[in-house]
Order: sequence, then structure tokens, then C-alpha cells
Amino acid sequence: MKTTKIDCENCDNHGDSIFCELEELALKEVSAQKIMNKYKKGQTLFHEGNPPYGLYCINSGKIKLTKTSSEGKDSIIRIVSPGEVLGHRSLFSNDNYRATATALEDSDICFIDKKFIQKLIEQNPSISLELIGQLTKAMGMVEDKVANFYQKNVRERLASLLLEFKDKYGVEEDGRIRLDIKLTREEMASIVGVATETLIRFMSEFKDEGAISQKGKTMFVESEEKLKELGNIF
Amino acid sequence: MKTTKIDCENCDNHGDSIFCELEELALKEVSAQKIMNKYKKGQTLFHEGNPPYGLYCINSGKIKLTKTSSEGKDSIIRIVSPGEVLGHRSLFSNDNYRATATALEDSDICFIDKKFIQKLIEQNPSISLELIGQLTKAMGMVEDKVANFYQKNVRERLASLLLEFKDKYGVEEDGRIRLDIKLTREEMASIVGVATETLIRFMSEFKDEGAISQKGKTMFVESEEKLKELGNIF
DNA sequence: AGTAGATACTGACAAAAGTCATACTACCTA
DNA sequence: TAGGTAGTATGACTTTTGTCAGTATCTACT
Repeated sequence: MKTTKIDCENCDNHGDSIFCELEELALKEVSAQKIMNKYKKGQTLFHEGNPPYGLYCINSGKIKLTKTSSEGKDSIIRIVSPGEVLGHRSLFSNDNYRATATALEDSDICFIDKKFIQKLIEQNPSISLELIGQLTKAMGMVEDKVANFYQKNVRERLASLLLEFKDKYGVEEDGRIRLDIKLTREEMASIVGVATETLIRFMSEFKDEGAISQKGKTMFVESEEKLKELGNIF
Repeated sequence: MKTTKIDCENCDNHGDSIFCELEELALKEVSAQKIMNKYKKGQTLFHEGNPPYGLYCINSGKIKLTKTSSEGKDSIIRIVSPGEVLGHRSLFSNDNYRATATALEDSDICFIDKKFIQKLIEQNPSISLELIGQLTKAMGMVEDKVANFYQKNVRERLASLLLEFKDKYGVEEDGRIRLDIKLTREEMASIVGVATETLIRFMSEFKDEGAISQKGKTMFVESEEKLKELGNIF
């Protein structure tokens, strides 16, 4: 874990982050207070059960948030992308982390101390509003996920996930769409909420149907229509 | 739907609600702005897809939040109880309601206009913090729910739900615990995320095992230990 | 380039949950 | 009080998904 400095004013995500409404002065203060850390793929930012020390702000890379059951089964609750903020829940609810955060790829992440963030929020109501906005959006997505779990079967859930990836991480590349996210089958299974073998079977089916394709670990969406069809999405 | 007046200062939930940090003056203002409506069991407060007009604050009663799939299957996302606030998501994300809110019992609910709430929040940062607190708590619960879906089977999910009900709605009554919430089997099924018949079978099993009992529509927890055992909870 | 260890895949079978059909029960209302 | 309706319950069967076991493939590292 390497610590560097980068200015919030010049951060790539400045337009999207919860700090984007801050005036220059306050932003400089954030800049001065925060630390940027580099995380290698697979490193954890924090563990389920640990006390929260502050707020993480993703500069680059992707983070997975997982919960582990008593039998040791992991499930991925959410994937956090650049511009999004991590660890707010435990920050305000005052109890320990309820999920573990792990880097899915090499990532640059800014860390802001709890005390400073709390002072900052008191002084800049705009941050609260931005935070409420992010929370609200995340909340909507998790609620969708819950509903999907009940209302859709595995094939449909997987199709939805791939379409979500297309929207979030899709990059047009000679006629098809490359998904700029790398996950193992086990990880994908733990998002969809099925056994790894089951997930693999459906991925194979989707490939056979020509909906998706793969080259190494990189996934491509070949036909959005086919995917929607497989997922009963209209 | 009958409209009445009640003072926020004297509201039973004043200690719990997001407005509890407001000074007297601001609270009087909220009081003046809000309208209290009475909803009959089964009435809807708002429908999935409708635009949000303001914030609902539950004074008494219980509200279910449901999402309907394209095939018409309902699932209950959350049950909202007195002191909690409803409709904040759509209020801040600026898009339409993504769930339908229906009264589970006769309820008194205060409504505060969107514009007023937004002004109030700007002037009283404490409200944002309270709101973040509520959101954060709700978020944690939904995330738990997602993880549970994957990590637990129906029997375990049902046991967890009944234990949750015990904590939230449980009332000691001659040696056993009465659950102060009335739901149809279909509604319970749509919380647990299973077919109604499946839910009924497990409820019967739980009764046979002596974990719960029933008198009319009222459920009782007879043995918390038994429930924990059935749910593999330690 | 060769090898170990992780990851991906496939098949056969088992378990869990869903569906359909049918019967029973409680409660509301005329 | 009878009759209807919504809700509850149970059995038989089907479908979906999970588990276990075995093999193939990839990847990182020397």
C-alpha cells in the first residue's frame, strides 16, 4: 500500500464525487486532509466487523463489497466504481463494518478521516445532500436486487447482471461491447447468488446462444437483444 | 382519507423521528406545513412509477413497500413503522417512485411537501444527518437481506424473519411473545421470497416443532431457541 | 518451457422449491 | 343463517438449482 498525493481539484472524478459542490477553499482543505493509497488487486480496505475510521473515495479501480456467512460462503453485495464513496454506512450508523471491501483490480483510493469528514459535513450541507443522493441511488439498486432475487430465476438474473455490466463498464469495440470488468466465475456466482457450477452452465448457454463471448478473462456482449430475450426483459 | 392536525412537538415518535434534533421554532414550522392523513388498511400512499410530491412520516400504523414484476408477482421490499420516513429515495434522486406503498393497517401518516422539505434541509443540516442515519440503517438491512437470500434457504430465511418480527413487533404476553403485525401468508411469502405454498409448509413445520403458534391472524413466538435452531442461527 | 495451483468446465445425481389441483376454513355480508 | 369469497392447507408431481466428483485449461513463476 503506497501513499501518494493528488489534488481533489484535479481528480478525474471531480465532476461526479460527493465533493463536487464544494467551493474551492473547502476542496483544498479536503485535499490537504486526505491520503491517497494504492491498493493491489486482492488487497482488503477493511474487514467485516472492524470499526470504521473514515471515508474511502474511489479514484481509480473497482472495489467489491462482500459479506461472509457463518458457513464461510461469500456474497458480493455491491461493486464500487470511481467517483463513488465507500464506508459511509458504518460512518454514520456508528457500528462496525458489516461487509468486507476488497480491490478487484489495482486501485487508487483516497481516505478521509472520520472526524474531519464529520466536521466538513456540518460546515458544508451540500455534502450531506450529495451523500444522500449517493445513498439513495445505491439503496434503489439494492432494493431492485432484492426484488429480482424473488421475481427472477438464475438465467434471468444473470442476463440482467450482464446488461448492467454493459451499461456500467461497456466499451464499444469493433461491433461488440467489451465489458471493462474482470471477475472469476466464483465472483460472478456470488453476485447472482448461485452455485459456481450453475453460473458456469448458464454462461456456457449464453455463449452457445451467441449472446456473449469471451477472450481470456475479458467478456463481450455480442447481442444485447439476445441477452434481453434470455432474461425475459422487454 | 381524512385530514387532521397534530403537533410535531407532541408526536409520539418525536424522540425517534428525523425531526427530533430540530429546535422548537423549526419544529413549529414543520408542524404548520405538514398535513396528517388517515389511511385505511389496504389503501395506497403512492404507486410505483408515480412522481414524488413529498415526504411521508409514519405516525401510527405500518406500511408495506412492494415492487411488482412484469409478470405481476409482488415482493415486499420493506415494512415501514412509526417514526420512520417514506419516500425520501425518490425525493432526492429526482426520479419516480420505484415501489408502491400500501397501508398494512389503519395508519396515520404526515405528509410534507417536497419544496418545503428541501428548504428545511438546507436550513437545518441536522435533518440531513438524521436522514443519512435512517438511510444508512435501512441500507444495512437491505444489504443483509441480499446476502441472506444467497446464503440461506427458505427455512432459515423464515426463521430469521420471525426473529426480526419478534425484535420489532414483539410484545410479551403470558409467557410467550405476541407479534404485533398481521400479514397474510401471501404477504409473508413475498417478504421471504418464496411461493405461498412453500411458506405455508414451513409455517406448519414451525408450528409442529413448537417454535410458533397462532390464534386467528395473530402470530406468537413460543420458543426463540427453537426458532434459532430451525434457522441455524447461533 | 515445465510445473503447481487455481480456475473453468461437464456429467450424474440429490435436494430444494415451485406448480397445479383440490379441499378446508374463517369471515363478511346480504 | 346461508352463501360467497379470500385465505389457508396438503398432496402429487415437475422444474430448478445445488452438490460431488472428475477432468481440462489457464496462469504465474522458476
